[in-house]
Amino acid sequence: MEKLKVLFMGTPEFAASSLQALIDNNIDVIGCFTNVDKPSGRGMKLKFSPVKELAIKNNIPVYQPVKLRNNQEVLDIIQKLDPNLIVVVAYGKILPKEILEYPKLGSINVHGSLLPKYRGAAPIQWALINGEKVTGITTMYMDEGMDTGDMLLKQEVNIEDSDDYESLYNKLKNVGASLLIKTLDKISNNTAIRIKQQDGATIAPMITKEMSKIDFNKNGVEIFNLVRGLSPNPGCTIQINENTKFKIYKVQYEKKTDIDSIPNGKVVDINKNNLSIKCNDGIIKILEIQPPNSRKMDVKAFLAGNNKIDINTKFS
RNA sequence: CGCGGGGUAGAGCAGUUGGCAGCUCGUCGGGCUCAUAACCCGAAGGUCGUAAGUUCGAGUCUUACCCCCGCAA
Repeated sequence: MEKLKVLFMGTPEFAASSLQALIDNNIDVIGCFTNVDKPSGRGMKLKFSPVKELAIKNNIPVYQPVKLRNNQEVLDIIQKLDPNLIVVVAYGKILPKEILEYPKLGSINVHGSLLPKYRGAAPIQWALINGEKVTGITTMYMDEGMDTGDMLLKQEVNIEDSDDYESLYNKLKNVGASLLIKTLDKISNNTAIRIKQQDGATIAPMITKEMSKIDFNKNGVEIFNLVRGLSPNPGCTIQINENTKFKIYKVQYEKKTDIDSIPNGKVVDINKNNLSIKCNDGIIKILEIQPPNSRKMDVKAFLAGNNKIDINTKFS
């Protein structure tokens, strides 16, 4: 049984959960790479990443190289730390071959999908957007491709209708952390098995802003899934005009065939506790909404003071 | 000093030229109904973000500060 000396690389909360698991399991984390501090939040103040916060709290040295490729300094750091395993979780950078191949036991990654499906940046969101019923976590050895390396362990996670990006993210980050520990056990026991990725790969590209606008010409189920996949971040939008956009965080849909004469995007029903909008094959009921310059609220609260939307409103 | 919006009853909002503090919902009490997320009558609930200034008079105008939100990442 080989004692692990882990160099951890990761940035957001998803990665911090895995790092926390390493710490809780007394695994020797000799250093942390995390993405450079970026201005964020109101006022564009520099903010530490969740991984950086956690590493500092646990006296783990933090490194934040701007670029990894052809960077001798980074190689020097890695040689000095001399890890026998690199663990990467949502780091935000592509690692060059010379880094991946440095540790004797290899470099492994925790990915938020059942590979080879949903390779890439936004597997959790796309699983929801596509209406999957099951997704999961895959741990794998990394190679130079994007999420193409040999797989180690997989664990399925069911997607409920009530799940949105936030809830599924939280489920997966916990599963990811525990599956990482199981994977490390196997690696240190030398019982890890490499599984080649089969055919059927799909890509989950980054979420862009254009995607967030709801198209009422689509079917209810598609809109429902898009809202779930993008909620609460970045959120979906509906708009009356350029200046009046509403963010939508939660909807229901209902198939209806007897209202085809109503144009898509038009309000079908509005009263003190319901707001329904026509979509291609039925209606979308808005449940959580955020008016311009206001906060997210329950649709009932919104409708109590609403003076922007009425029965004649049509969303573009 | 990155850009912008906002703070008024428990919630969501309106408040015109500076002139009695309002609306919808909720809450509480009563009524009506076979029945309700329905309807009718009534009541409670406010330091208008904080402080200073202008004014006979400030929710409203001026200044400073606090807090919240969007963009952006």
